[in-house]
Amino acid sequence: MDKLIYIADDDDNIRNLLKSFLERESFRCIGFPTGDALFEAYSDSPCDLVILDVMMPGHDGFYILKQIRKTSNVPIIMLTAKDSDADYIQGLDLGSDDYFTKPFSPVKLVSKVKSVLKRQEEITGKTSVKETDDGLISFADITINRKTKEATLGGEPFPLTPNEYALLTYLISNRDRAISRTELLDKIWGYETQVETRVADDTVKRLRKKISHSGARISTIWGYGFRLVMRTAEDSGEGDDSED
Amino acid sequence: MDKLIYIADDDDNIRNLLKSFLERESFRCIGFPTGDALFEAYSDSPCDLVILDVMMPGHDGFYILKQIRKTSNVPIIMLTAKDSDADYIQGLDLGSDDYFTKPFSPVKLVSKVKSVLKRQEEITGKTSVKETDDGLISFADITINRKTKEATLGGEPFPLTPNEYALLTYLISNRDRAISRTELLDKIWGYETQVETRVADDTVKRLRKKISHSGARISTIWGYGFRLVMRTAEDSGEGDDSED
DNA sequence: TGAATTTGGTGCAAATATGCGGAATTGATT
DNA sequence: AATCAATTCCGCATATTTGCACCAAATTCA
Repeated sequence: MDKLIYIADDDDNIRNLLKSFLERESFRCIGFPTGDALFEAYSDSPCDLVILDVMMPGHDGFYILKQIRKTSNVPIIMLTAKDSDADYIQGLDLGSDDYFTKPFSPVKLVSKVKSVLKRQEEITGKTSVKETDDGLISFADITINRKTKEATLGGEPFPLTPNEYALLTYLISNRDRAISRTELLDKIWGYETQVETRVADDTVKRLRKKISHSGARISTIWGYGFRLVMRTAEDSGEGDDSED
Repeated sequence: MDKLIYIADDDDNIRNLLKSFLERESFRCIGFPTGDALFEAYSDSPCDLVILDVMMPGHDGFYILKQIRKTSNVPIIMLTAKDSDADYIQGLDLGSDDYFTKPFSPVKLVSKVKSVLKRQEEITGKTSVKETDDGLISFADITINRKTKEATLGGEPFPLTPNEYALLTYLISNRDRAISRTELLDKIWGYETQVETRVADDTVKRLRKKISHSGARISTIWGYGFRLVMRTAEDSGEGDDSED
């Protein structure tokens, strides 16, 4: 298998228990004491499956679930302490793939993880980028409608020029990796060979300005290209203070 | 190269034209008169790249594309006779890597095939070392994400320059053997560089400094080259006392 | 031990990459 | 023709990386 799993639970014992069981099955696991920490890590580099405890310091598991679902269809398994929570999960369709009520059998959880991942693999093939039937894709508070070729930021219309639209769409569809300048030139401008031009930088520049107030940010991979990432608290605090 | 390419087009002339051009560049090609035949062959034994005509007897290229995408991310290049189809491809983003409108230049198609395959290789990486689906490879407490081109040390971001990144990636991928200076120059600086032999030492030197606090160490093979090894207790005790 | 060779460390300067503002160009519309 | 928006080009400031010179340290071999 060799999949990456993020686990959020404030109980060290449970985290370690899960880790040891999952790692025995050759999953790679990273544990987080809070859902917020997990979400931050996920925003930076997504994983293949998420295990979320409901009751945690900071935001609870339901909140984190919703946050992740804004941008991703990664399988999520919830852990609850109370049966009432389980009812809640079932009642509201929050988009979790399964839930377990504590205390649970680690063996069962592992087999659930396996089956969920297998199903996921069958469906998506391999990509983790979320795209709905309507042709909608989104990242952070930005949504792009492929059919109407329009974008929204936080629900509001978000005007983009054709090049900006193409660039943003490409970045969002490939959120999980860095994209080189040559690839951008190839995909968006259609240049065959490596022409020495900086048009890509120009569009990145303008797009950056436009999304400066959004939850997304275009990070520079020095000597290579760019990558779309979530904007963190530090981002806004440090260099980039834009007010217009 | 030695990559396998499947081509589906009901026009024998085009198939053979493509085959001859691609085989001249030492690709292996298999042609199919219909998309269904190609899909059947692909299901049985996948190839490295697919070229699909849109208009074909039986199911059309779009349908085959979707079929293949259900299970695979293999690069796919579409051939269309009409501009309207091209628009359609662009609009719907069905997951093809590129499209050509007939008539097209075989030379351009070949160069496109090359660049697509190169990119694919870049992303997937090509190591004999265990690698996860996410493109993560690791050694000691260092992890390299080939997709995002970023590294972490003990979970923390670990900034590397392009050369350092390339070197470290190469060392990790070839952890099981010593690597000569000439090999490093070949693989990282390229064959045709007219630089001093010592430039490799320069990057090794800088990388050593950066990983001095990690569980890894670059050992010198005197008169030959280098090799990445685990740092042992003696290592820290003897020469390397790092304090900062 | 001592000379020759190879490797490691410091510092600097050249080369390269990036970001940004503004000018020039293109293209569509009036 | 004039205007406007979008895109590209240009040049500069800045930041980063990289190659190289020079010398010290280590290794080999006689």
